[in-house]
Amino acid sequence: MELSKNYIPGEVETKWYAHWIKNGYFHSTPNEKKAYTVVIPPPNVTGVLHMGHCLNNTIQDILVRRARMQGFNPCWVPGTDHASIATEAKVVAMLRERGISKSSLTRDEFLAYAWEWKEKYGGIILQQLRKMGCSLDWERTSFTMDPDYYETVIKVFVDLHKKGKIYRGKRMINWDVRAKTALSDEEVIHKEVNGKMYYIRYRLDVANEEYITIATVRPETIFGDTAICVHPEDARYKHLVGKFAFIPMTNKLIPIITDDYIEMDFGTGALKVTPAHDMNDFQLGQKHNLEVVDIMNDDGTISDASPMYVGQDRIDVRKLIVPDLEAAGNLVKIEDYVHQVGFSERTEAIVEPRLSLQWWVDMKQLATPALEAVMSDEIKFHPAKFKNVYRHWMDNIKDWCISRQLWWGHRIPAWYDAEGNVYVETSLEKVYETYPETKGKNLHQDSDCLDTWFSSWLWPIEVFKGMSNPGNEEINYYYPTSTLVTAPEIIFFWVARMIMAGEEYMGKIPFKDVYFTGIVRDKQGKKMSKSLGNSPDLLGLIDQFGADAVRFGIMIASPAGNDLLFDESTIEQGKNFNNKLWNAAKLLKMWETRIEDTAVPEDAGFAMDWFQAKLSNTQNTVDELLKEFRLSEALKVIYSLIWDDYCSWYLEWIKPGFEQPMNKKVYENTIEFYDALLQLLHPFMPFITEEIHHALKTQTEDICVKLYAPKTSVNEQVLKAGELLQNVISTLRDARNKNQIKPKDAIELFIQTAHNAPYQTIQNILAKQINAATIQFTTTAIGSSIVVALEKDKFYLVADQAIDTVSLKENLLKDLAHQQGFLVSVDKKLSNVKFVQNAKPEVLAIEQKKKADALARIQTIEESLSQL
RNA sequence: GGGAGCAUAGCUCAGUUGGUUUAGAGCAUCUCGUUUACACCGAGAGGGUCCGCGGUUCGAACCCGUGUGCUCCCA
Repeated sequence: MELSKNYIPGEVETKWYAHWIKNGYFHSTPNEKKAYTVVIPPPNVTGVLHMGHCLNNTIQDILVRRARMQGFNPCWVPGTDHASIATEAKVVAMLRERGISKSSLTRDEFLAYAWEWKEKYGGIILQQLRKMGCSLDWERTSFTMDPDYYETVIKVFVDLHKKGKIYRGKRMINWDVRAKTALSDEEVIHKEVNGKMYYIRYRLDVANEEYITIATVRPETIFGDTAICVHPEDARYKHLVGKFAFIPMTNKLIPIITDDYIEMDFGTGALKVTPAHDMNDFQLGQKHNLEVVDIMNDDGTISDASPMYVGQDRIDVRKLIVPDLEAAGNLVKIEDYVHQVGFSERTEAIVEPRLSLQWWVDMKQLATPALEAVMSDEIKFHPAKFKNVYRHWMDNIKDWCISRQLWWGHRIPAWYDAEGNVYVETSLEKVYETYPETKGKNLHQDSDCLDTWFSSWLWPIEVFKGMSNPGNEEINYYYPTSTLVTAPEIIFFWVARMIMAGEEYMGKIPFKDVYFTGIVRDKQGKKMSKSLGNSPDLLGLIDQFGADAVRFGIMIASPAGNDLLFDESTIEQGKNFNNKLWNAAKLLKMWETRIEDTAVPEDAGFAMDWFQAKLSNTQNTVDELLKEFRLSEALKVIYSLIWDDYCSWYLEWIKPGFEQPMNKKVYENTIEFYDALLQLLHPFMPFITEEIHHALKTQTEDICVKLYAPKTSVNEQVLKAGELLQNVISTLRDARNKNQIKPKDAIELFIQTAHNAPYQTIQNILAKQINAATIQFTTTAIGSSIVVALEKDKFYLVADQAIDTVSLKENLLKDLAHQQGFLVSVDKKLSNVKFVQNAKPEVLAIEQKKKADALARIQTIEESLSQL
């Protein structure tokens, strides 16, 4: 079979993916082999593939494919997350476009639209993962709202409620005014914003006209003020404590109180306390029994609890109130002020602190074993620096607000009677059964649903039905999973909570290793995101360069534990690598046509021994690197082994002369070497490796399921000899170059050395690589030649052209200066008495050898110089 | 405000307990070369105050202190 001129990825990729699926290579069932389990971080059901997914899933595929080739039984479970708030926002937007408002629909009508949307757009991303070559077990595709999964989430809610770990409480929460729902702390993004600090004076309720000035960034909330607070030690205000002040533009009086929470040198040292609209003020209010005046509606407009601006948005009111305050004589000054503002992760609305009745998970007890599992390295984090981050969060853990005022999700299994009593059970029937007092009563279910993460924290368990069918064969076999690959930004949202759920419901950790990928950034270092529009079109890139090239590009640029600065040029490098692989295969196929079964030439024997050693050595290195999850380094090592060692050195060394026959034994070995290289590369670039594997010869198995050969020992001596040969070739090529000898012009080479033998074995290779017509050994200097010194040996190149003695001398002098400088530094050490006394013996020996080598080299160079 | 991390060639990064030839790789740059696998290529070269300062040590890119700059997390 002859290979096409260029490698064309498109068809090849489609062909092999279909072939792998047809053969069921990615489907796993429990067997006698050891399991290697990975659960995909379920992408949002509405999601499309972006660079983050690409990086994340390429890494998982590399781990899974390698495990498969190492003889594990790998199982990589795909699936999607219902993503309640993100999906609901999209469905609402879609309905709005059709002229339908959510409020005009019943819950069931809305959910019908949502499911319709899910069926239409959900799972696009799963198709895209196939294009990337991901070896997922598609028969196990899961969804966080599958019937069994749904039931499990409800069961867990009821169970935690029974254990007293879920409760209902009125607390300050983060309110998304656009989605009209509560958010967890983790869903709020704090950003620095250029704002203003407004200085507003409140007139005191005293006989003479006196004022107290406060500083605030939120003047629109003054009608919710219920106190002014100063520091008890603040001399400026001591005389005012206990008196009252009027809220500007009203005749409402609020007290002046003290608390040492106040920072005297911040603003004016006087704080307006608005318990309904600020987290800290709320706590202050509780402490001092202050009234709570909520002046905001759930959509962010001012409520009728306010005397003015009712029905207008709070952001607009901030602009309106300033001139009004000024007109009333209450505005003192305005300063520019940079401060942090919270935004909703999903809707980007400015988040309002709001007092609200919500459902909470008590996290304290759940956190204890989950923290211990990571600190003791039962679960290993890669890179380990995330252990610190994790501990810090766990030590300061707060209760988790899990109710969301949304319809798309798992509906909270709580029912209320007319008196407001709450009954938690898995269904209405169960409520009547468990709570006999409810008999005959009319109950209505809580209309809220649960935070998305309240279902995803069960993912590694429930994808194997570990909760809905406890103790089944699969959960016993696949759980705990092996490695979790995820983004560091969801360490609290997801990773921490999965560990908690694992400990709580399985009594076991959910995974043994967690690999945190970097964040994908663009060339300028900006995080890639849809909103910035700096995310490249991934499918376009795959079409243009092929999936293998994209996988290569993203992996080579992704050092372990660091962010990835994405640049299309690395994908181009991947494409070039494809081309290289293809051309090496073409060369082998060409040799196949002129095989001759004769004795193996000595130099080819050497080349094969050397490459075998190099291959074994690198296989060990790759093994070590992958054990430490240093994927990008492993890929670099493989890349260099193929491009430099195999193609540039080895293939050139065994290459027969023009139209000469190819030795059969050498050919067969060379094919086997190439196949081993492809196997090593396969997890990173699955498609082209499978294609070439089959192109090399008729194969009995696919590379994707071919097991790695057992490790072999490395012949260090041959490795060194090869290195020497490479050194000699490079040095002599450099000498040719510097003396402007044309590549076509052959030279005569004379070698002056104490040991002829090592050079004799390789002289044919040497002659070929430096274009030497003859190679001879000499014991004396050769006149009118180019002299090159390497180690203790000297090389004389005799060429037809005049020798540029000036530049030759220059080079030798440069080398001499370097060696002498080096000698000085070594001498300095060796003549230091303290060094000789304190250094370890082996260090001393090394320094002595350095000195001897340097002296020998200096002598060689000086001899060469004297001959010029 | 609290915490974590980073700073090595133009760029992206290695550099394992301090000593392994006065710091390595890939990409980019420059020179030469169209020799039948590959110009999506080959051969070669240049390029570094290891962020600044101070300290520990016989010896520091590496350890300690400090300053500067950047990034992330939490409030």
